[in-house]
Amino acid sequence: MSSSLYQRIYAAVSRIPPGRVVTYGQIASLVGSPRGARLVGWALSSLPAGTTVPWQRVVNREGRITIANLNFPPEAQAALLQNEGVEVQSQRSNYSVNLKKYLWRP
DNA sequence: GGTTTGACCCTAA
DNA sequence: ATTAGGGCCAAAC
Repeated sequence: MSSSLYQRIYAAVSRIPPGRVVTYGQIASLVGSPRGARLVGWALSSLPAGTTVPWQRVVNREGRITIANLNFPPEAQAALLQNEGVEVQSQRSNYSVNLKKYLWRP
């Protein structure tokens, strides 16, 4: 049973239902690394284009979109979420989701 | 191989 | 409320 942490992260993210979001920290806890939130971001950043993993459903603890992929700007992630029925508030170049409403707890 | 760097989070001051 | 620092694991240098 030596699936890498990456694989477990991808599996955990894949479990998020459409129209819901989860924080990086939650994913880290789910895969058994409660303080490894940064690693989750790392794993998602190395996803191939066109992956089936719904990475757009992962936001930070404040519900904010913190993406650092130039090919995929925050507004693109926001659009994906809005497609699933998630309201995304945009104040200036800052996108955020209401966690009280959309946070998914396994 | 050691060091640095992240799509972050927690705790303490 | 805001700031500072440590921690997590893997990749890149």
